Amino acid sequence: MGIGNVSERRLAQPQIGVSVVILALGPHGDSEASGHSRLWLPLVRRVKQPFMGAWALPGGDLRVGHSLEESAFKALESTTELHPKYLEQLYTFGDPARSSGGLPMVSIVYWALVGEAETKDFAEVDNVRWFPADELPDLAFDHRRIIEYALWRSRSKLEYPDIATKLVGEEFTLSQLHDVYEAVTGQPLDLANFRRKMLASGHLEDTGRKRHVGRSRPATVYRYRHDGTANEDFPLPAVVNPPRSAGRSDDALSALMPS
Amino acid sequence: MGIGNVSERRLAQPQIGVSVVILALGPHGDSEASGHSRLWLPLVRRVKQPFMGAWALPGGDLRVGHSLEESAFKALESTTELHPKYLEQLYTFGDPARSSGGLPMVSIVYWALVGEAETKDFAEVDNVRWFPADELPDLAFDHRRIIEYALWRSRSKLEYPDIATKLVGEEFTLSQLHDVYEAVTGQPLDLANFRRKMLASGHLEDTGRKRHVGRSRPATVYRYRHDGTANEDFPLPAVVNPPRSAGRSDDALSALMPS
DNA sequence: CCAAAAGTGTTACTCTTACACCCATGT
DNA sequence: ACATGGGTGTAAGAGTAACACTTTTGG
Repeated sequence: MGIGNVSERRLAQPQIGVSVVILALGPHGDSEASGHSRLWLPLVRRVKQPFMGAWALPGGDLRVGHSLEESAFKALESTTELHPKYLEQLYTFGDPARSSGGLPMVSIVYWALVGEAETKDFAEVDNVRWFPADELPDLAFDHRRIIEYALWRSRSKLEYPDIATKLVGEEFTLSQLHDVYEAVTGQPLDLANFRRKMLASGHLEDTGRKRHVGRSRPATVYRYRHDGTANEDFPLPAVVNPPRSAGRSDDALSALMPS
Repeated sequence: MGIGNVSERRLAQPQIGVSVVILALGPHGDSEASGHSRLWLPLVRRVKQPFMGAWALPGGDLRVGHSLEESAFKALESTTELHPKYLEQLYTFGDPARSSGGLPMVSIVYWALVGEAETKDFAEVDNVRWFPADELPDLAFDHRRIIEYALWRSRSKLEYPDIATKLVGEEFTLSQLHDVYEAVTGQPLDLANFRRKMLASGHLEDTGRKRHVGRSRPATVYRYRHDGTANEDFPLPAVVNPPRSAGRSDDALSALMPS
């Protein structure tokens, strides 16, 4: 098989890219602190046809010589400057109809979580704006459906308790964790039973410290125990808590590479 | 952006292909009817470098103008002549290290189930041979890991009861269904409790007929009720019972196309 | 009558749910 | 002292697991 053949086959193939649905916890109302939270996600405004001017998921090209996760991480970083604590493959979309008008496109979509601290209060910068997950604008391509799938996946994965941890931060009170669960599922959840179930799971560790909020009794601060009894999930590549050393983005990326 | 640019970007991208892990129920022992079953899967012998001569998952190129599911279905059909009743996307693998020695390769892997009737008693034809899922030979690339993931996925999806149905056929007795569960999980399962749980689920419908096997009491024959209360799975494209009209393969494919 | 598989009953136990209640703290 | 969230108690009910038991068939 000559080089010419290989080139021809490659030319016959669709373009490949990566996109990322990133979720973060944010305030509920535009009005003010209503106590409860909901999920927000950042979208970028397209600067090319098709769908120029419309909102779309952050994404980019596949980087040759890098894993898919690295490509997704890099794409996300270069468009939004976010460094997710959790990044997992969601699905690959490749229907010819999805790129209405454009070139055929296969998108490998990742799903990410960032803590509230990362989000810099949801202000719009450049062409990136945060939207509440239940009040999305019109979106380019099939991105609305992709987001709905990501939200569904986040709900079904919530039973693995470390997922909630990624949204709430390293240390948290049981009320905060409870708040995350309600934000993700959209359902009210009995706090008393939630507390018992979480503590019984053995995954929470008391830090010894307490946290005050208002004029009320201080709450115990917990930490998630990453150790021990491996979870029941299959070990596929996923970015979990990349140790970011002092902000340089290449460091964050290199931390993702095996070996 | 001129055409030249587009070509260049495409050339920088890895090759894309589809692969399929197909599972079927088969006999347990080489010796003979030991009553119980286990999972089998077909592999094809590679006729190209790298890994020439090694066993690998069936697969093929992406077909332009066709959906990913269609490409997977076609690839499977042309290599093994199987027509899965269930075909669902599993995962996309794209690590540069996986194509050791070859060109960089992104594989969109699908996961399929076929009934025992489809398999023509597991005889080796051409370069296709069936292997028990727990006695695999050495495999090309990272295909062993991919199969392990598919097996894990089949176990975790078994709670959706229609999965078992795809392996056992349209109509079945509760013992047969029980046998599938034990084959997939590898665990023994109390038949009495299994029976009650299945019947209580409301998904099984009595056909009114009975089936005799040996010198024993005849068993009620059930059918899976596909109707009604939508399952809790997210509706992504998946091939479910493509109505094959009299064997011509193009018909099977066209049945997969939307609208 | 007997073996073998189909199918039912029963009991103990765990897990879930709903909700009443007490506790510690800042104002 | 009292409002506010933090945290515990408890009892009813659903679901699970283990295993003894009865039923229907062919030989």
